[in-house]
Amino acid sequence: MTGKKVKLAFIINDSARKATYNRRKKGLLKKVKELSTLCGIEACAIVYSPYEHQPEVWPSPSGVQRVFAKFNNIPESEKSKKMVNQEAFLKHRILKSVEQVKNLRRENRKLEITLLMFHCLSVGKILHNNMSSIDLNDLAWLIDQNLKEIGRRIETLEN
Amino acid sequence: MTGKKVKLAFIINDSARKATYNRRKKGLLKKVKELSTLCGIEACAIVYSPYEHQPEVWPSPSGVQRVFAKFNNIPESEKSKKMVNQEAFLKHRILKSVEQVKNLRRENRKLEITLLMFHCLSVGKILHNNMSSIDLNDLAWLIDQNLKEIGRRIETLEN
DNA sequence: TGTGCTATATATAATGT
DNA sequence: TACATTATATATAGCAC
Repeated sequence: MTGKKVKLAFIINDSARKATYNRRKKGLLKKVKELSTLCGIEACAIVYSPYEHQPEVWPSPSGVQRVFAKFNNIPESEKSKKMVNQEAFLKHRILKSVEQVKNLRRENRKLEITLLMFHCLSVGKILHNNMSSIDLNDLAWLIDQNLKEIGRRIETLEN
Repeated sequence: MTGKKVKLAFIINDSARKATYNRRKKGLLKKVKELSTLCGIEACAIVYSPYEHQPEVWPSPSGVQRVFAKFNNIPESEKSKKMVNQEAFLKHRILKSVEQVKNLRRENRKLEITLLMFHCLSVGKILHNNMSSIDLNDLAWLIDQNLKEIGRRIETLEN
């Protein structure tokens, strides 16, 4: 009755997982068949599961063999090239992530420091003491600048 | 505007066929991925087309090799096993990095918000207390304390 | 050629039998 | 457990740009 939006993660409940497996496997194989028919191309799908001894495939096992043979017959050079490319791609992603982590760490550090200073200033109740030598207007201006900068940062983070 | 019911037969019109191919190929690969994720099983799809030199596959070429090897009952060669392992390793690293980035972002957001609150508190205090004067010596002492604490924190963060 | 849009068609999650 | 139902979610056909 629901068709509820489902989280894209491993379904822990055994019976629910199996039900989903059966439904989706059926749908998937149908889709492969349709794509192949509509566009006149070769395609295959292999699905393994603990529920069946043999893998589910589309089209027939021999058809799968044929399609896979084609895939597997890609000259070694091209295949390895593609793999190298994929590996390079993955490594690049890692590098990017690591860079991101570094930047966020730096950012965190700065924020912590500023926060710490503010915290100590507040806790120390420094504001209750004599301030004859500081211009209140200067202080207000400084704080105003900070507020603006923080506003910008939060906007950036939220996008 | 239509989503018209389509006849399950080869699409004669070239451009329409190609458009359908692109749409459905994308959908199909997504479905394979979802089935694999949701049910924790191995699955793969290979799609050939005259539009692309390389077949479209899910998961990666080495993943396809692995699933097909199972289907074909061919023991994996040491080489391909190694490749799969390396790929899994790289993907795991990416996953970890992405997780790290997420956590740091969350951390950043919290810090920013807390910082903002402190700023506001400070402004409030300044505006509500009569602070025409402050003792500079006290201020200097407090800041000195803060700097020491900050130094300790930085050391912690950098380790 | 590809992208975005929107009405429809299709897939499917939860439930009942 | 597998199958039917049905409310929702998702996929996608045709069109506009």
